[in-house]
Amino acid sequence: MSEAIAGRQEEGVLEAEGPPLGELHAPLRDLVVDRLRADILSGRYKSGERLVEDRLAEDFKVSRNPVREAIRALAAEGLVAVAPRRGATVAGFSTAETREMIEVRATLEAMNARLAARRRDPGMIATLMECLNEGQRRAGEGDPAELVRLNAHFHDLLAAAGHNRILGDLMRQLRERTNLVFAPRSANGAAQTWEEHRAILEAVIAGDEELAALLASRHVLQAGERHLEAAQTEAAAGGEAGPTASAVTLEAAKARSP
Amino acid sequence: MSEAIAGRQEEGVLEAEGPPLGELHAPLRDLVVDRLRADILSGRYKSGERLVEDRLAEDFKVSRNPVREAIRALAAEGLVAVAPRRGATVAGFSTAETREMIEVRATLEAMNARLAARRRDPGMIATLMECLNEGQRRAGEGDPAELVRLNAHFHDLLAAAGHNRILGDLMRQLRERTNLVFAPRSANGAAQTWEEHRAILEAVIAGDEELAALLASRHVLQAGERHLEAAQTEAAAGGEAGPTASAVTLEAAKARSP
DNA sequence: ACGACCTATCTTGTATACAAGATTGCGAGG
DNA sequence: CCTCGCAATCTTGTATACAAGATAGGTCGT
Repeated sequence: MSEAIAGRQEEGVLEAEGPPLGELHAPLRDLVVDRLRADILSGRYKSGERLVEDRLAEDFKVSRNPVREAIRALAAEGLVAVAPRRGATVAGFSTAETREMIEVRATLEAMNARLAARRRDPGMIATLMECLNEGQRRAGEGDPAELVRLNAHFHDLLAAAGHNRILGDLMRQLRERTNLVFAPRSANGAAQTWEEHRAILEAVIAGDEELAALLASRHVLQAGERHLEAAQTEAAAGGEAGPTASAVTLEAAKARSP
Repeated sequence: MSEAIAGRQEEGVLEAEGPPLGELHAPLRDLVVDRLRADILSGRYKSGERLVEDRLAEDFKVSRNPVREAIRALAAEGLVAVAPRRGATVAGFSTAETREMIEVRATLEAMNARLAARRRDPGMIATLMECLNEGQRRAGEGDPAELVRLNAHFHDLLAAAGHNRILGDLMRQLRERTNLVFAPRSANGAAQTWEEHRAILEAVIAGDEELAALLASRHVLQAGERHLEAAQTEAAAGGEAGPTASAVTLEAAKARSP
């Protein structure tokens, strides 16, 4: 991510390269945010676990203030839930909320794929191809953390190819939240995931907006179905839960999203 | 919003009515958030204006801490921009960002209208009718603040009718951000706005998902066009700016969104 | 033994204090 | 007259302290 900045400049005034440079050394709060987010997404903290300010402050060797602000920032991202005067916990989502998130994500990913197919930015497409190859190669190995990272990277690149930063931000937020839900079973179907990525990218390259949108939408919905199915059978094995919404739940969405 | 809670209960154990009751008396931070957001959306603070923690703390007669957290919360909503060690300012959006926000909002509103039309929740529809009548009545009078409030209310109700809270939250955030951009010219075309609201609601009542989505999308895009046109002629009058993107910019989006 | 109340403890909410980065204006030197 | 540099000031970042709300465990009464 960081480019060489120091090199000699031929021009008289050295132009401000990249960010205003003061933004580089981050406040403690941001470091805590990044660390906490990573810990949550990696599953180091489980859903529902309490996040006590004092304990985190001690862990990170900082005062409570940066920790507090970090927690609030993550709450805004939807990764932690805070109850007034009762503290924060790692967010957990009901089946209904999970379904809602997936439907919205499907719609947004479809929109973005459409935009990307419309633009066909050659640079982004080249970068996406690289990521795709890397992903398909690693899909067999099965290092979960690395696969999650590559998946995130692919989706980030696709978002960049859509050239709508507002949309990209929303998609990233929703992706992190769904990843949090999926975390227990994250390595599920990596090969199929990357096959779908390939198909989406091909449609983008072909400039086929309709197809790109359709495939992107299905990509999200199918991942959601895989999760909900697994969660249901898992629940049935444990507590013999009633026939809750599952694969069927999302079918209606498929028909309309792109 | 606050219901009567004290009344005698016939049941042996008084059931927790509504929220856990401890959530009622809000922390100072939340009060500051609400106040600041209202002040920003009402135009009391203009775009780009600095938000100095000390000054706000003194204004509100609280310490800097709640103010800090409030500013960060509003930053997460996209209403203020913070630069590290340089403080916060009321957010301002470029033409490109505004266009992006409008396109995303159009997509989400379309999705929500589709969901609402699918559900046809009788209760919500009745409430929406009330709001619609009130809105059309007031559209002629032209009290800008009241119209903004009613518009927000209508969209909130429509979101509730869609029964997807994740979607509703995102729509509210985007609506507030666009309202911030539109603020200077907010009273623009109130009559047409409420005519569009009426058409959307009719499509929802008829259960016509396609039409509801189409109309909702257009509703957002047309409001965006009105704004961009006004902004452009305004800019041309002042600084004779080049022919920037405007009405044309959003046309491509119209063809595909629903 | 069971339940209600009361207290000890933990945790969050708010305030204040201090350190360090950013900005601005003035003065010295060219 | 302009520019460079320094310093005074303003503002944010972080830490610490204290107040008040929530929780849990024990004790007393029945």
